[in-house]
Amino acid sequence: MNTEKQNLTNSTETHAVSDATLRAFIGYRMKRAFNVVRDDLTATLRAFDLRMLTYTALVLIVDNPGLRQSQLADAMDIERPNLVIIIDELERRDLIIRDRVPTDRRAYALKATLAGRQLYERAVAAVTSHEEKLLANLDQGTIKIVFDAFSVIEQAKRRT
Amino acid sequence: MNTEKQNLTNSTETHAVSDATLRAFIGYRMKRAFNVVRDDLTATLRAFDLRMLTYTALVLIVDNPGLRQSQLADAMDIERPNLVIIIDELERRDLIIRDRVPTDRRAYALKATLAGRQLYERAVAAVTSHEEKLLANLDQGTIKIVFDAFSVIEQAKRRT
DNA sequence: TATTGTTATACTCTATAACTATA
DNA sequence: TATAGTTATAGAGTATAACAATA
Repeated sequence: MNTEKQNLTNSTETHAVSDATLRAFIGYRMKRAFNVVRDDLTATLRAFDLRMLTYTALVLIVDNPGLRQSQLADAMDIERPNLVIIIDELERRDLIIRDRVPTDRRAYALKATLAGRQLYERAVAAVTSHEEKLLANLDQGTIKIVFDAFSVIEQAKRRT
Repeated sequence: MNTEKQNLTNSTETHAVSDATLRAFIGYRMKRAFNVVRDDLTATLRAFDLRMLTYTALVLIVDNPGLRQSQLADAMDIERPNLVIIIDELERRDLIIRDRVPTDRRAYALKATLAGRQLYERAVAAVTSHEEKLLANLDQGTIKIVFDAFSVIEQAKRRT
C-alpha cells in the first residue's frame, strides 16, 4: 500500500479514478450491473455445463415444445446461424431432439428429452436461488419498477 | 402472413413463443434491455468511429489525465491485456498519448490530445442526446430508482 | 421467389499464461 | 520478488453473405 501523500496535480497520483461523466449514462451503468449478474449466472450454470445461451435455448424449448429454430432465434434475439451450434450442443448431449415437421420438410420441431426436462428443473431452481441472493438488498417494489423499466426500454427498440 | 387457423397442439403452430419462465429472471430481462441500449449506443458511436470500449476509455482519460493503464483497466473492469489494443487504437488516431511516468519507468501516464478532447465533447453530446430519446418514456423518478438498483447490484459482486 | 437450416467467415469482447523491463 | 505493460492465444457472442433443400 502507498501511504505517502500524493501530489494531486501529479500524473503519478493514485487516487480513485473518476467516472462521473459516464455514470450519467444508462449504457455504462447497465453494463456494469449486467457484468455482475452475468458473472453470477455463468458461475451458477457451470455446475450444469450450461452457458447463458444454451440455458436460454433449453428453457424456451421445454416451455414451447415443437418450436422451430427460426422462431427460437427470433425469441432469443440472435441470428439464425448463431443458433445452430447452440442446438447442436444441446442435441449432442441428448437434452433435446430435432424432429422433422411433417407439413414442412425444411423445418425442425425442437423438443426436450426427459434428460433435458430434468436438467431444466435443476438449472431453473439454481438460477432462481442465486438471483434471490443477488437481489437480496432490493425490495420487491423496487424490482418491479426495474423490470417494468426494462420492458419500456425493450419497446424503445430502434426503428431506424 | 399465415391467416389459417392453426391446431395449437400441433408442432407446426405459429403462435407466439412463451418466455414466461425466463421473464422472472433479472439476467434475462436485463440482457434484453441492454441489447437495445447497446445497439443504440453502437449506432451512435459509429459516427465518431468509436466503439463502446474506445469511447469509455477516451472519456475516462479525458476526465482523469495522467492515469495509468492498470488503473484504467481496473476502472473499466477489464483485464490489462485487453486494454492494450484499445489504447493502441486511440493513440494511433492521435486522440491520446502515452506519456512516460518519470518516477516509474514501467508505467505510462495517459493523456488526451486536443483532438481527443474535441471528439470527447462531440461524442458525449451525441450519446447524451440518444439516451434521452431512448429513456423518453421513463420519468426521472423511475430512472433514479433504476440507477440506484444498478448500484446495489454492482455492490453485490461475487466474493466467492 | 421466399423461407429453413446451414456453412463459412469476421469482428468484438473477454480471460489466462507467460514474457520484458523495470521497481 | 513484485508490478506495468505487452504478446499470444483461446473461448464466447454477434453479424452478414451465400448455399442446398423445400415451399
